Amino acid sequence: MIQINERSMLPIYEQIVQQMKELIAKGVMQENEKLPSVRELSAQLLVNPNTVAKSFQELERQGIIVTLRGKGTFVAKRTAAPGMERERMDHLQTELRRVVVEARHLGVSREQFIIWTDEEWKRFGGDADVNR
Amino acid sequence: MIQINERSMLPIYEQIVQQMKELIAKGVMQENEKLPSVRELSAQLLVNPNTVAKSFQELERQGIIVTLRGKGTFVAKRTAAPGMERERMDHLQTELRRVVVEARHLGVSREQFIIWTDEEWKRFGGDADVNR
Amino acid sequence: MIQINERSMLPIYEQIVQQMKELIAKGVMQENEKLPSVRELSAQLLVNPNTVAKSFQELERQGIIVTLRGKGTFVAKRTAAPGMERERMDHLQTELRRVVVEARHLGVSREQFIIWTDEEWKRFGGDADVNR
Amino acid sequence: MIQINERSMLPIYEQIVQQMKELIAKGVMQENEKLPSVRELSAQLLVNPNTVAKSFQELERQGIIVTLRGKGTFVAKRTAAPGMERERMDHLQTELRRVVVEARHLGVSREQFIIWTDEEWKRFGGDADVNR
DNA sequence: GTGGTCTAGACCACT
DNA sequence: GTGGTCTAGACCACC
Repeated sequence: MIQINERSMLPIYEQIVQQMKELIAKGVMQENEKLPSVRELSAQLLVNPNTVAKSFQELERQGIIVTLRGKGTFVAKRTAAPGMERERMDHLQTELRRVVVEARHLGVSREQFIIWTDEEWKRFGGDADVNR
Repeated sequence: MIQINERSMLPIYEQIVQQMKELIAKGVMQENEKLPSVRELSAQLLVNPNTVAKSFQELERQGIIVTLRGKGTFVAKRTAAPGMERERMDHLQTELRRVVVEARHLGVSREQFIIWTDEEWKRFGGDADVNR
Repeated sequence: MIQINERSMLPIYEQIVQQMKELIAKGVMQENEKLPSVRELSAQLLVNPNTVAKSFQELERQGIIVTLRGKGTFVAKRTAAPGMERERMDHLQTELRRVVVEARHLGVSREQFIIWTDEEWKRFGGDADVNR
Repeated sequence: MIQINERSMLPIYEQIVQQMKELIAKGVMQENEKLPSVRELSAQLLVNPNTVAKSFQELERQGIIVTLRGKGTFVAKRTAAPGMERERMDHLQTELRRVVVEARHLGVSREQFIIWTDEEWKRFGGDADVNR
């Protein structure tokens, strides 16, 4: 379910983080569902186990998954790390600005941009997650 | 006019590229306007000249600026590098997706997201660039 | 300045984190001072560079140090990560409780415990850091 | 009476050890009192019996409890394992230092720290255990 | 079985 | 020169 692009400038472990978050946002992975083990996933992606492990640790740090010692790793209940949120919110806005600037440079109209945004929004399960 | 954050995870040269593009998008820098020289800018930003040079090369690669030997560097007329556009357009959509995923994970509503988008859009000069 | 105990149950990278924090708390390392490079320190401690790197990343995550790309890593200005604090404060209290419980089990008197606390407190520079 | 946090970085068996010690320090469990059996406790905590067994072994190693073959496990008379004490005393001081360092980094004042210490001290039954 | 840690050694981007 | 990433393969504690 995850595609690795070896030639991307994003580190592999970040690609895994990214796509795992997408899978969870889309609802492909549900709360409390077990993720594939580090070894499994590394074999499947043809990637070193350490690299997958690093991704999992990063996802855990972000509160997206939890690891239960000796049992495996699971999709976390969405409870939102209390303090982290503000920081990540700021980060989000900075990234949004970058994307908007890029769009302007490419001559994308505001209307087109909103359409694209909606398309992406819908890819991730309509109106889930909104209620919190 | 450019602010460098030494401890950002974005390379310094990318920060320069990014902000230069913002300045042009905002219209602070106009077509055919001359940019400061590498030496000037590096002195001003307290950054290694190599780093500034790298930014200019990247901006040129993207068709945003042009360097005229012996004369200096100038803001390019738009449509300078038609071939690049497809690539950058794809890149834009990828980044947009990432931002949307992040927003969903943080529980941002579609409405809020659109509002933010509009705010950013307005920061860069209303309806310029739309007609092409 | 750092002592590694290979036989400790604390991971090596945690020992480095721990002791680096002590050095900074004691004032041996000052704000903005440059840390030894990953390679240097790894050679000195007879430890793999990856292990030292992991320590540095953890220290950065905690806001204790900052890394400047291509320049090195430096002791951070103490500005206290905004959101993290509450979490770490709770963690601190939990650890304090554990230590107190252990002391009670060993029959240490309250007075003795306070004396030890004061000794440790003095080891780290008397009254520095208190004003914030 | 014992709470297990599956996702703590402390091993589950250590959590049991820790909390059992707290119960004894608080006087909830008295000298010579019988502990629940491994099977009982494991069923109650929804934890693997092996894990509970490991906790009991550790508590016995520390001289906190004793197992009498065929009879069960009991809270030991204090001073059961005199040789262990030096080791645990050193460990205690190391941990105390860690906590103090952490407190300094978080900008906690000496006074506040003492107050917290007293609070924890009082949680565990005033002045018991002092006389020995 | 699980994830966590460590080593050895390589390559890369950034300054 | 710096730190960041990745691979290969090993060992360990925990469940």
